[in-house]
Amino acid sequence: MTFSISTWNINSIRLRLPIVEDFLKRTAPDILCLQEIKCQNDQFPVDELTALGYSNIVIHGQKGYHGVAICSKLPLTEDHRQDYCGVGDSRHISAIFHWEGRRIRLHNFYVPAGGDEPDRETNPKFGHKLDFIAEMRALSALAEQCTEAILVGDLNIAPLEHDVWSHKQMLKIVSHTPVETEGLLEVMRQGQWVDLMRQHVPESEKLYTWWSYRAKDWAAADRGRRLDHIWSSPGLAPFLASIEVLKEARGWNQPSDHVPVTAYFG
DNA sequence: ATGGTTGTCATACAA
Repeated sequence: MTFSISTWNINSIRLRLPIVEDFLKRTAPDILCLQEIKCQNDQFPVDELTALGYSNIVIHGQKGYHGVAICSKLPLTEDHRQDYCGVGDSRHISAIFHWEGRRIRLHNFYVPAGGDEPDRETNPKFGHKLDFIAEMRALSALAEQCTEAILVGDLNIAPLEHDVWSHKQMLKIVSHTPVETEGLLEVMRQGQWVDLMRQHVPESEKLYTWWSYRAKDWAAADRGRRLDHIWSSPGLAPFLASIEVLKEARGWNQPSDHVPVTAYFG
């Protein structure tokens, strides 16, 4: 049986519930991971998503900012929330699901954006981001016995040269500075994570999941970045059938600045 | 070098 999982930074689930419903009707992933839901747990539209078949929902929300959730057609168990950097932000949630007799731990992350200035001395938000990814190094894809793992989310870092529209012009821009890109690659190496998007799309090809709201014409300029990611444990990687980045979602009515990314396994 | 946009919550702040 095939299985699919989507990740999408939705930038307010309450404002964008209509496009989430459209996406779920159209793509119908087995699991949807959301970031920046920007609501408290009791404000999440559980009934509307349940009506579309996503009756297994785990939420880690907070008032106004951040917040992550997993919405699934498959049962979710053993959900867990980790407070990275101990600052009380809702930026991580994980749960167990099963596919083809496999037990799979799914992690959904929203890594801090890091502010504008790539210097931890003058910009504490950049320091927080670096500390957050340093703490992520301890997360192994092989952490649990007899358990595969998938890690998705808005990691707010575009690690490779062709994950940004201009490598050279982005080297001092937060999301593509060497300390961030090397930090994220170190998280992958230490945890033995496989970058499934780049397993499917060669590193030599441009690949973006985010386009700024500030561009006059995002499509014409096409100055995107690959900030959203889907990783897996080595044992799941051979089952990846394809990856879809739904670029057209950036042009939908009242869009998020991120588009959904879906991995199909089979 | 600068400003450009969006969302939340109520006036800045985070992105």
